[in-house]
Amino acid sequence: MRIKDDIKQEALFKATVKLVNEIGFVSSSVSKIANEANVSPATLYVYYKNKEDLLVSTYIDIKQKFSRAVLKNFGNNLPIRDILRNVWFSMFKYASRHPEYFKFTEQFANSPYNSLVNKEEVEKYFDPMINMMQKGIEQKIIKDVNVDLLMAFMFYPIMGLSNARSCKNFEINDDNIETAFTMAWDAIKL
Amino acid sequence: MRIKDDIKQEALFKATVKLVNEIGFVSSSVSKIANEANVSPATLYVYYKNKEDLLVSTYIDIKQKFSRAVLKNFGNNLPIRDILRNVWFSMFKYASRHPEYFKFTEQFANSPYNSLVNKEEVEKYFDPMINMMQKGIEQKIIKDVNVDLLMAFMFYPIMGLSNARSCKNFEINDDNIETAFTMAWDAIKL
Amino acid sequence: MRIKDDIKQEALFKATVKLVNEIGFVSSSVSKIANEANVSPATLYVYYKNKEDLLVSTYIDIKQKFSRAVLKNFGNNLPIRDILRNVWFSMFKYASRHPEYFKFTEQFANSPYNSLVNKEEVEKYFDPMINMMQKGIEQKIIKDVNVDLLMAFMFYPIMGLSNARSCKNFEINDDNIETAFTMAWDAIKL
Amino acid sequence: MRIKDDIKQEALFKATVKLVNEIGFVSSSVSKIANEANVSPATLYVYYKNKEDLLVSTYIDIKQKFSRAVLKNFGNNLPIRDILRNVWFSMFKYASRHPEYFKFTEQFANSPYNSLVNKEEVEKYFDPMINMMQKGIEQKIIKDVNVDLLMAFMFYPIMGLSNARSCKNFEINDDNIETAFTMAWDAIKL
DNA sequence: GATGAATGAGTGTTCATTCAT
DNA sequence: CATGAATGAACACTCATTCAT
Repeated sequence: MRIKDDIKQEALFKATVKLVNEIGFVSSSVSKIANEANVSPATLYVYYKNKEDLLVSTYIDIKQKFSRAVLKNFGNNLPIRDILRNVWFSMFKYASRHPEYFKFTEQFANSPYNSLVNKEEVEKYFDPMINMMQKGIEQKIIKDVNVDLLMAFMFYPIMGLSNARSCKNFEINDDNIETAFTMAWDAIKL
Repeated sequence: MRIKDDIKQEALFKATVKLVNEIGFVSSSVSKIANEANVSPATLYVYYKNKEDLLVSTYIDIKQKFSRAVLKNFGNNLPIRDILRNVWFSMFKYASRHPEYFKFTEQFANSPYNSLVNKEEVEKYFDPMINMMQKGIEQKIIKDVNVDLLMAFMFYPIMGLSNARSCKNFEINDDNIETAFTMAWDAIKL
Repeated sequence: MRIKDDIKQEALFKATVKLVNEIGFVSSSVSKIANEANVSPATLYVYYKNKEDLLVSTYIDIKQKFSRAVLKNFGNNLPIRDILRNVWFSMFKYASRHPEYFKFTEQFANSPYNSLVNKEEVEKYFDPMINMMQKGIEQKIIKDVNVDLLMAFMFYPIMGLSNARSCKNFEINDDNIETAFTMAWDAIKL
Repeated sequence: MRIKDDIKQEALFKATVKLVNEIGFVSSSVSKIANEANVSPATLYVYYKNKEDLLVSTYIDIKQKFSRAVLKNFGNNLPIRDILRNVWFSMFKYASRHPEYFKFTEQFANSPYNSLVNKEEVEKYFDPMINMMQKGIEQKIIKDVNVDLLMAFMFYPIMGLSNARSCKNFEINDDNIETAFTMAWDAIKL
């Protein structure tokens, strides 16, 4: 028998991300995706149970890649501000290196498919961040407010700024990221 | 000749928002929307050139309603911080009173339809905000950074916090909004 | 607006029966049926909810036509044997005039679709028959056995004999039908 | 060279019958059948030329099993009526012991596949029955009518009565079979 | 012999849009 | 203006079968 071909699965992943970026969620049909991956539509169903599975799997894949990249130099002993700064930089770097992942993620998160992913599984990747925030609160370094609030000021601005569509005048370079982080830190620090 | 029926147009607007909220962009077909509005699919084409026109118009409509609500008590002579605070509150209030508009907006903005709207037309509603920011910079009240940056810290956190999906533990009430605004202000103030 | 066209529905009915006869239930796809009826597959869905609805409706239609034809000269005052004989003749005549209805019916009844029809609705057409049988039992003309048994000997032989496939040597003419009825009557009479 | 595996063939036979019974002819795909038999779809093609071959072979298999069971105590010297009675009982017993064979047979016989089986080969199993009928005619015990007619009254009622679907009130037990046979005999006896 | 991967051709169904009234 | 009927094109998905191992 033939061996299941990782190349094909990878091609499908890439084709999915690419097409969703280019023509959007709505128009990204199974056959277009398969075509883009140089694979028969029927073959797609060897690797994924159905379209939903394809999209959800792709989303989770991206989230994993992202959290792995962002949190890799995390557990060290620097002061909280420096750790957050590192994370912030990693995120920006990753976002500007893989804007296509970001765009896919945004479309996915704003679609009904989003309700199909096991939130806890995805969110647990970010648990270290939350723990760090809590530690900061205890140490009276960070404002003692709802953690969701802290996260909102730490992450949502990044999403906005990384989105070329909505931020045309903001160039992503080290100086600007530094400035942006200062603002984020001002928002959450005590 | 009968006159185009505003009631029908309004029904179509509401049906579009409702359906996109309930079943998502992908599944919201013209005939379902027409059905929901108790109107024939053919009638929809009396009021809108095509599906794209329907969605784009609905989006612009929402953006207008929003900016009108937010900016209505804007041009007064309060200190900058108070004005921004008012705007911030208006936004939150509007967002929590019309979550369906927010959800529609998010789905739309993350779809290829978004590229079809005349950005300048939409953004001009927010020109007063930008002017205010610039005034704040001149007065050395607000950080002298790229305006996009200021806007990112003023608006994106709201989107995150208003989104019940991503912020389950953050209850929207006056105290919490006040706290959140303080953070936003800390981020941008000099 | 255009008027719904009874001719199209009739064409679909005929096309369904014809195709099921010619290529069988399994191969009779929606598009082939629509094609045969000179109608777009999409149009079929104007008249029927889905394939299941098409087949079930066609089946019920045939059953109705059949029972109407068979029972039309039923409620008269002839002796039971004569009434049954009339019915028997009507059935044979109908079956040989519309073999395509018979074949469709058989394929349908032996398919999983069969479980979707409301049996009671279909069977009520044959209630007069059952009542007659019961009257015959009371009058000591017909054997006092389970009605299902009586029906089995009254109807199943007809199905076999009407089926050109299984009965190649039995010519359907008045003499032969008479003979056959005599046998059926011998089976059930006391 | 390995030897074709009778166990696998048997498993495929059983899976075919089971699936056709459970989900019907239309939905019984090759891969589902292979799956049910715990065998790869490709393996199925080692044992059968194609799907048609699988179904036709299964049908012929069943017919053989059936005729073997029914005719096994046939060639003895009892009176015709007793022999027929034995056959009749055997049939009922077999039918109620193997309803899945019956259901498969009915679906198959009412499908276009049926035209693919060599009728003479199948029918020859029932030649002894036909010979017996002819002997009965010569001996003036059985009505001198077309043999197809005699067979229709001998067999079709059994099919109806064995079909749980169409005969809900007829319980299959020795007394009832006896009664039924009496009716069949009344139908054909002189 | 045995198999999972692979696929072109087809499935039933819905789509955005136009037509005829 | 208003509409249900009509449809070609596309949809997600499954099929029977073959391929490569």
